[in-house]
Amino acid sequence: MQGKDTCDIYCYDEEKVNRIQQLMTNVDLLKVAKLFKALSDENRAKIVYSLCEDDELCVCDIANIIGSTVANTSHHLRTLHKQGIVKYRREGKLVFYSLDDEHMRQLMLIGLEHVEEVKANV
Amino acid sequence: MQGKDTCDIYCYDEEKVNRIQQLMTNVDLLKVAKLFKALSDENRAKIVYSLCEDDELCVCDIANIIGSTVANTSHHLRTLHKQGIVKYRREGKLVFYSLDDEHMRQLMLIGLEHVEEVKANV
DNA sequence: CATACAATCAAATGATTATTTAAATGACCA
DNA sequence: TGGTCATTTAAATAATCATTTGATTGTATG
Repeated sequence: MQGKDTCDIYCYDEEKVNRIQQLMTNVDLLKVAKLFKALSDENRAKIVYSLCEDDELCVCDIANIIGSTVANTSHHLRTLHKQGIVKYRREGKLVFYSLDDEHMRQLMLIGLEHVEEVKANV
Repeated sequence: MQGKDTCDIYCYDEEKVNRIQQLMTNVDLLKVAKLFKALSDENRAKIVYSLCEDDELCVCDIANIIGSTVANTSHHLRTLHKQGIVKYRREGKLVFYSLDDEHMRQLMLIGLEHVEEVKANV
């Protein structure tokens, strides 16, 4: 029934493995990984945090906030947009970015809570 | 008061920029970025999801679930542990991993919700 | 129409990161 | 104590990603 003792490759609990693999077919963990990857850069985390504090910001304001070039900022915003994290609207020459939905504010909040707690435990 | 029109470098709203930069000094966005980076790999996302579905799993079970080598799995688990995402306990020859706290379940849940919604909008 | 400027794009470089392989721990058991 | 097995570590390679630079697009305005 189970492979807890010696088997050809390694020990493993076949039942558990199968059950979880089955559950995993229902969720898109590659997409989730990509979502987190978009948030995994300090500059992009700063952008998302900024958009938690201010509803709308134009590209050059964001560039100034994160202390980077406009080209680099635009690049990062594209990455965030591809994952549905930010949206934008054009107003004349300016392009204003904002958070796409409430999920991002929640993720950032929980993330910040977590690192505060971890820091406290050290 | 504001730099909305031509300035030496670029247009920007100095007041906004300063306000948000000030707010950013209170939070550790580098740590948050590192946290998300740990979740930004498909294999590690699979590990965290697996640990949402099963309280405890040993290394070789996890290796089988994600379909990778034990060495590689161990490497990923180390990455997750460094960010306070998973914890472990030793029982004889086996090492059992579990989620460190409830935050991770929340992050994974919100992440999954988000990618489902984004997918629906395409 | 030409100029100015915000933003984007494309190519190149430098830096990080995932994965593999092989060797090393650390714990049990005969 | 010697051997086996689960896990970890180290070093090397392969792959991915961030940033810079220079050129381009799109929009307003003189």
